[in-house]
Amino acid sequence: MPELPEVETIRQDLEQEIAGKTLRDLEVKERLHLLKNCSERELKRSVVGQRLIAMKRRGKYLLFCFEKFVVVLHLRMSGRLLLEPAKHTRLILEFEKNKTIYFDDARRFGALYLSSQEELEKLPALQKLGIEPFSKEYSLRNFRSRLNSRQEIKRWLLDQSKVTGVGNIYACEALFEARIGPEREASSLSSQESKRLFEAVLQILRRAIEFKGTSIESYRMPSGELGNFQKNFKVYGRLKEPCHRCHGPISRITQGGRSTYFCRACQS
DNA sequence: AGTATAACCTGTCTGC
DNA sequence: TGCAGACAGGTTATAC
Repeated sequence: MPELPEVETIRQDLEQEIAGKTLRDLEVKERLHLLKNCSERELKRSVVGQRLIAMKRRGKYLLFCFEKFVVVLHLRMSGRLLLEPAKHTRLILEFEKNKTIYFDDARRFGALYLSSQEELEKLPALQKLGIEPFSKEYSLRNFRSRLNSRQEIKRWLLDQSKVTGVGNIYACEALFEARIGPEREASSLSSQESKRLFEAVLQILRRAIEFKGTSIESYRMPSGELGNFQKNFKVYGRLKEPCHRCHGPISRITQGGRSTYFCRACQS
């Protein structure tokens, strides 16, 4: 469910809540699916009693940076971090001063990795990630160099090893903004088109963060507040509704098993 | 090596 | 009301 703007919003929210606080205890309720590279014992031994230095983010991964160790969490499709327990609580982080964070994840796709501070860069999950939007790596030059691919451009945008953080919603919205058809081969983009897409991705992500992400169904901030970017959708979920540019109907196709929404008239 | 497909799970909605 | 089928903000083993 969450893409970069949602994860970034959660990061900001959690930073306010727990940065600087010491972890008193933790409880894992879904070891089998959730813990990818450590046992519950290892996890507890590493971070219980430690102070949370900072909340960071890499792509769609949340990084709980403790003094010596980092807890790397991916929310996948249905993961949420809440200040109250919910129906599918899989992990409980109990900080001092009664600040408790509940990881709720109906579909159990969520993934947690434990890493030492020094070895964080070597974590395979993070190593595979491509250019980070808003970082200095995100340059037109780097963006273009990775477009050398025969993938359809929509699938290319979803490929986290190219650019990281874009998911199904923002891929559709960015392609509309850049007026590029989703089925175009990535390597076929002209220099004008690649520049438009490069800028559209940043613009869409930036605006979505300003609106605190998109709440269609289950996503919410830890505080329980909803995101508001869904009010700005130009194409996503708008099958047969009128295009904001040309008033023609929005189309839907399937690419790699995911729905793509776009305007046939405006995007080519 | 790069790319497409199936699989991982549960919940919700639509149509018969 | 019940039930089958489609679909959902994502990634990853597996198979070409």
